[in-house]
Amino acid sequence: MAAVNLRPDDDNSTLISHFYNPEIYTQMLPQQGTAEGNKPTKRRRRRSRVKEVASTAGLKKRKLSSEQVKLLEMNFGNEHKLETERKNRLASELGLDPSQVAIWFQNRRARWKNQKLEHQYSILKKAHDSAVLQKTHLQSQIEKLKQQLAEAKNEIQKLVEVREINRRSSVTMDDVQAAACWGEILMEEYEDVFCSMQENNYNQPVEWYLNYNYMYTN
Amino acid sequence: MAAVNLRPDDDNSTLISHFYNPEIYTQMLPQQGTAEGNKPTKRRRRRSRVKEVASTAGLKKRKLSSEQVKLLEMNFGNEHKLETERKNRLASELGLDPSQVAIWFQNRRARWKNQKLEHQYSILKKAHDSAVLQKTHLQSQIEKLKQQLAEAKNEIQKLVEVREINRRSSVTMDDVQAAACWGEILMEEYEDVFCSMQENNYNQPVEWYLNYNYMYTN
DNA sequence: GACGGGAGCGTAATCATCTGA
DNA sequence: ATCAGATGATTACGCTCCCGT
Repeated sequence: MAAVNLRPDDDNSTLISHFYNPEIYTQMLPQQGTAEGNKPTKRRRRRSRVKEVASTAGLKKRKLSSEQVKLLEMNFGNEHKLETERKNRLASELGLDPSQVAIWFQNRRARWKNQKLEHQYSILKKAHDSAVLQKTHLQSQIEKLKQQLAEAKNEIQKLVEVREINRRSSVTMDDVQAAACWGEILMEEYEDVFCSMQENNYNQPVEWYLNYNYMYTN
Repeated sequence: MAAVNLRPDDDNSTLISHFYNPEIYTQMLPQQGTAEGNKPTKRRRRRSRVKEVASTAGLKKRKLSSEQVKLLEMNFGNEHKLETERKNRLASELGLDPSQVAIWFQNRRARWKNQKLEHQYSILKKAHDSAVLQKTHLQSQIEKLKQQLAEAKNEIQKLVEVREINRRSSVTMDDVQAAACWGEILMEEYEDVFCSMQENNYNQPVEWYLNYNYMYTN
């Protein structure tokens, strides 16, 4: 807001002539003092009647003082629209023609549009840059996750393979117990046989074998 | 850049009201009296007044004809800068003062800047929207990957736990083979004992046991 | 009530001036 | 002098209000 209005000249002394004098409008020839006899300027464009056009205009631009601009700017900050009431009040406060105030507001609005656009652009630009950066971050994050996932799947693959191998060629506790039982059963049976032997007094191993085989297959 | 040059007057009689952009300004909607300190229905239409306003002078603002503008526009399309040569040539061709041509070019450049900014803005806007969309896609992709990763880790956890359990309370092939060997060894030893029995003609199981224990612990 | 038109504001586009580099 | 940028002023047109016929 304030940054836009930097006026080097100010009203403090130089051109305050038009301050409370609307009549000044019809005169005021602000053209630069470069008279005709000024610099020869070498070739190019001899001085033509450039001033002629300007002079016909008669009323040219009178710059508003910084005081006036400040007040106008404050009012503009409040409300960009301008009702007749406010316009007239401002005009009398500033010593300006109401139409000038209206024009000022019109121009201010028009220029405010561009400023706004510029501002919006910078904001959007910042947001976009940020978004792009975030995108790269997300992208790398995705890469990382993908790698982790690949590793995990590899791990799973290995574990599953091992499990399959064990499941096929290995044995569970039951199997071992069965195997262990087998030993015990053997012993028990042997013991039974021995008991029988003791009771029946077998002397020939052949007979024991026969007996054992009978018991087992039964 | 013919599209840019739409002048409401002259040859172009079509409506130009489309150019109004309501987004920038809140268009003065038909509502009246909704403002805060708005006038209490103070109908501002006073008496019809004589139109003596602002007839500051006979200054007519010479507007350039569409012909002139067209030529200027063509030249501007070629080159935004204006060398003195070209300026003078154009001025004489158009029947204008060279300074007018220069001014026209200056204003045209300024206008072009804003148009360019507007264009850039729309482009940037599009790019940003796209980036935001991509971001959401990447984000959801990340979510998916994270979930997959979590599932994979969970799977690994389960597999590892099972493996640990099996490792602790289960047995490998070696164990089973050992157990199986145990049975065979038993058999072999028994057979040996029987052979011994046969050879030595043991009749008492006690003796056999003694013999067996001796063989085993040896 | 409907209709024509002026007053007055708004926007967009222009033209022009001034200032500073 | 030229240019860019800020700014004043004009022109042209759209709207709404409000009044007089």
